[in-house]
Amino acid sequence: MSQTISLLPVTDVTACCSPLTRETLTAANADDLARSLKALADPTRLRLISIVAASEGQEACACDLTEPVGLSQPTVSHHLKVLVDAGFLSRTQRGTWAYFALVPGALDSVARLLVSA
Amino acid sequence: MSQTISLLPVTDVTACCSPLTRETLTAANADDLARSLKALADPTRLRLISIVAASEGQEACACDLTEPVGLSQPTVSHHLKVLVDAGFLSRTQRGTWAYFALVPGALDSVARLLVSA
DNA sequence: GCTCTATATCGATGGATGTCAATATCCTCT
DNA sequence: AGAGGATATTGACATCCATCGATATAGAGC
Repeated sequence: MSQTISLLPVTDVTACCSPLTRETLTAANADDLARSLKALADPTRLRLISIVAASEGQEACACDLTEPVGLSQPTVSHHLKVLVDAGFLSRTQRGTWAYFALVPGALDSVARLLVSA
Repeated sequence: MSQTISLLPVTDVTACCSPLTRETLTAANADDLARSLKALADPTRLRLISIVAASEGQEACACDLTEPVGLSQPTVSHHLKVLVDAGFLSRTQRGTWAYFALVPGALDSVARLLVSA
């Protein structure tokens, strides 16, 4: 299951195929990997991940993420959603606040696809 | 030198900073890394890298790259230029033909920035 | 229930990007 | 020099995307 759905947790993408440099990527695999990389390929989203990663328990409240990146609240909310949809962050609601945490291994698994060894 | 120029070989980007999850990225570092990832975040470019990597000596002629990806010659030429400018591929002219090769360590160094360990 | 605060969604907008056809450039060979 | 083939560049176009202000939703506490 879960092969041609367009919404693609990173863990599924990375389970699919050998590293980029080992054998030729199929069009479908290239599409999936590109989608994961696209989610990362934005300076604001990289900073958000970086801030979350540096926080206690690799988890941060959305309320603490808007100010450091210097963008509007809707924009930050949008970026967080992109990262959650891509499988890099998880979202937990606690009371009024939303907490975002690193999904363990998500970054590593996409990194593993890029590496040659 | 070479800190605020906008054209950014990957090797410079990756020399700059510790992994994404170790400490908070500055806006400038996030920008550089995002630019490298953007160059990778396209299915056609991933396939081109993959094909080059699977070729003899990790090098391929442009003439052999147009057909497999199924796009027009100008489009493929454009994608190759993006990858060369980003530092993932190198270009060598031999006679009428242009050969593209993997830049050793380029993919690895960007992967290393994503990984936590 | 009402208010206040936190977060998400909507709609619009400007800028970036992938693609192609047409054309230019460059190299080789006769 | 001229012709032919390989690659790059140009210009146009459609689509995607980051961003914002305005608004909706949802939870907490009175």
